[in-house]
Amino acid sequence: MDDRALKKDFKKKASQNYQKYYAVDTLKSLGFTRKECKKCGTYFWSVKDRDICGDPECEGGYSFIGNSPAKKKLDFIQVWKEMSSLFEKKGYSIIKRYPVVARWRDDTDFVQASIYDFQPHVVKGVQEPPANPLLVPQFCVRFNDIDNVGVTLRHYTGFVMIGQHAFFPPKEFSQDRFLSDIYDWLKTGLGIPSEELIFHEDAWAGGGNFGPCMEFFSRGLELGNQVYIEYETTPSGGKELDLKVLDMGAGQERFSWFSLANPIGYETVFPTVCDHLYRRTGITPDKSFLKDFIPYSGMLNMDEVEDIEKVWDNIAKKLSTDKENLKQQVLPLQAIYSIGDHSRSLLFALSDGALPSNVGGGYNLRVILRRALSFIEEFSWDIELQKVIEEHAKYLMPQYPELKENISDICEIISYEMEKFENTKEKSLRIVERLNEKGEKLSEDKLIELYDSHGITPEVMGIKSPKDFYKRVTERHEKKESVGSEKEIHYDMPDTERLYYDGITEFSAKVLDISDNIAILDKTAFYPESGGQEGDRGSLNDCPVSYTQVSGNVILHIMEGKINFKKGDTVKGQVDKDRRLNLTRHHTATHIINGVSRQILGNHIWQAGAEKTEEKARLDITHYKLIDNEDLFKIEKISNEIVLKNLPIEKGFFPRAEAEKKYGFRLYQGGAVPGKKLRVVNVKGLDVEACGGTHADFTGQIGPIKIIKQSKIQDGVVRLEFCAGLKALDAIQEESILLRDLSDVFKVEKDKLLDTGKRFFNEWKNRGKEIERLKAEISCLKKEGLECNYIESDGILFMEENVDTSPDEMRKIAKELSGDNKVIVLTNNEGNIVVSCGKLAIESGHKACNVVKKYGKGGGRDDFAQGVKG
RNA sequence: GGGCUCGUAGCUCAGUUGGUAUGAGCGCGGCAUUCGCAAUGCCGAGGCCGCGGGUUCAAAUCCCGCCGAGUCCA
Repeated sequence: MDDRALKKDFKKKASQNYQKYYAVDTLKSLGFTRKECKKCGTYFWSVKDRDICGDPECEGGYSFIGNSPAKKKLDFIQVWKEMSSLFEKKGYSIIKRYPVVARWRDDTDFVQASIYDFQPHVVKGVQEPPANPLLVPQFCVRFNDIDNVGVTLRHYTGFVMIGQHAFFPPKEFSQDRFLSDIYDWLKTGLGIPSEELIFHEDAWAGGGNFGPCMEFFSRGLELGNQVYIEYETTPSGGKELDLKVLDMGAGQERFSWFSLANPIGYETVFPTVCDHLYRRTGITPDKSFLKDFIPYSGMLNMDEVEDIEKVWDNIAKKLSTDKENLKQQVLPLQAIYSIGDHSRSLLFALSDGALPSNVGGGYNLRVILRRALSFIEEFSWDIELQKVIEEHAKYLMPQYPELKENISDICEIISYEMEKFENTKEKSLRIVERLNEKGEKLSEDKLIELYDSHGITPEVMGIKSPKDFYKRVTERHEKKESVGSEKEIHYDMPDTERLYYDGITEFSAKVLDISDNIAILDKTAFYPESGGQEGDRGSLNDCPVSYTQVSGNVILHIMEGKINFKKGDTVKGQVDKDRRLNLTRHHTATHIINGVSRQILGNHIWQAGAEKTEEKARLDITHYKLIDNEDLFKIEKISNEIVLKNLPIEKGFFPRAEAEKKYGFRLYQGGAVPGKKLRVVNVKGLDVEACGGTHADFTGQIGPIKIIKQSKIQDGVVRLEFCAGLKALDAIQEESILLRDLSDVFKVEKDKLLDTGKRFFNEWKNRGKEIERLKAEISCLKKEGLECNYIESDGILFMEENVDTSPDEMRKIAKELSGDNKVIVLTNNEGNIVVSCGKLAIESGHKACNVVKKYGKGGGRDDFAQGVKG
């Protein structure tokens, strides 16, 4: 059963047995009674007597605009202020938002709902929540209906989902408490009279779990949904979870929109930005027009509409106006609000370290940035996107003070992206121009290729999009899913005790198991491959260990050759110290380079991947362009200064919540880290990361750091490769050797190499030209020597000569000799043939490509051919 | 993560079914014209056809790999 069917099924079951599944006592005590919707059959609770459930579908849209039942008038920021203080009084902890870039997850790029913060580990119960219960103002982004933003007047790419969350075992989990808390917010916080509230019985299912939920409505608007994740899907049905989870998410935007009842939600969400944009554009919305338009705005949902022009017509008719007039009113506003929304999402995403890109989640950011820029261009507005972003940050200060920290960084990234966009647009224009010049008709396939490969829409070409154009584009991208995830073997063994953090490289341990060539011990000092650091090598009782890996918490020693011990024996372990030392130095160097890069390049620098081998280290960082040489040298220099300062490196295990609180999400450089406790590696004053690797105790122990190369591995990710310790010296010496050998070759001192190289290159080029010139001269001379050797037949002059020279020169001689009535055949001792035929010769049947075939293999054109003797 | 397009002169690009790079425009240098400049005309310099393999008598062109740029989809 899929989630949808499961949800439907459970909704029915829950409503049949509603006393068990919903907070009935609370609802009753608040004066609510249960009813069944006449239209959709859903059971709902309300104070007033009514027979329709309050869903916009059943209610026929919403009816709070200009007349909100909420007595409190709260703007966007006030909503959070009031709500957080109310919940704090009720015993909830107020926590900071998580970054919108979901680095702790590998299944998604961005946070799309507040519960994402706690998935998967907290929800699964393997990790403590940061607080319990809690309230979080989580900024989320969703890119699935970008086209609707601005025009339907209610869609956003970014929004704040206020999450009310709790994680309790079944006995302590109280729906009644959670429901009455949110009720209190609606009633006293927003001042909505209870008669104006409706609670729906509903169900939710997803990710192998399901549970009942209560949606709450007022005046036909869904204000939020309180989900109780209580069961696990099993073949025999629902099994109660050990940890029940409260997932209530409600849009902060929606609360303020509802409270202020402004027809334009965007004005309540980012008032100062709207004002700014109205001023810059000179456009102000006609409120009375909008009030009439808004009930129909939802019809302009691009996802659901077949022929958008028809919809415009229909709405125009209903408003007793014509389509063009309607569009003239609506389209500029769509542009303004889209710019407002997109810039806000960009502010959060870029501030949290995401970068526009052509791959991955970054592409969504590029799309909204370009969409915003295109609107500005379309209307020739004098709007600076960076300024808009600053306005957002200013407005959001009380709630998110962190946003102002990275503004200058963000502006630079935006400028760089704008430049890229300009280049792309120019390129597109050139392609279009060229195609127009050619004047050939463009097939539909060509149009699709133009869009797919160059981003050129038919509209740009001045052509209307063919029917199902975008559908065909999508089809082009459909492909079968690649399968084949490696199945990890599970070892049913006790966790291996890890000795490597204590600096031990020699130890005794008991052998718990040997299977194939894998030895498992009760404890070990061998570091298993993880966190990008390669596994250790060494020996157990003099039997070589070729590698070390980890499965779950069991460390696997991969043995090479014969094993001279058995299960139950006590063995002596010896780690390859030199190898370990190099790995350790490279790992610590990686943290230093990471920290210094962030210092030099900006806060958008995050680790995007890393690998540490014995020979070198590799760190991929998020950066929007290749690092210029000056900065690269600076990074190298400051990293070495950090080494010389001999800073202490503190390592220790901390409860996750404590570590997060103290160091923030910067901890998660290496991506998702499971477990309740985190090992924190703190290079004092530079860089703090959650990391399981081996590290030096002081930075001075790792020796010099030498950056070997950088490369851009994808748009937005730069790879740095470097060495530390003696390996760095090796790298430096290698370059010295190269220079020495090079000076030997040129027979000059190192400092003259550059000039000499340039001189040699120029001379080499000049000699090439001189040779060309001489060859031409020789060809000319040879031609003169040959000129009397023609045999005449029917007015055509034939010549066949062996000129022992290169094919290249033969071509030149043939060219020199050629004439209208001449057939020239040149051969050399290697068997190459060149044939040239003049115009008259061709007319009388002597075609070069045929002539050459008489001698052997070859071909060419009528007037010129080449080949080889057969 | 996957698909597609593109890498030829300093720049923007042509380059046929594989067969001599007549390459074009802009830019650059020289000369002519002018008191000088602009404009114009003539002449000229400027190419490892992204890199590495393969197929072929022959590769800028076809095939494979790599590097780089761009774009679309998830």
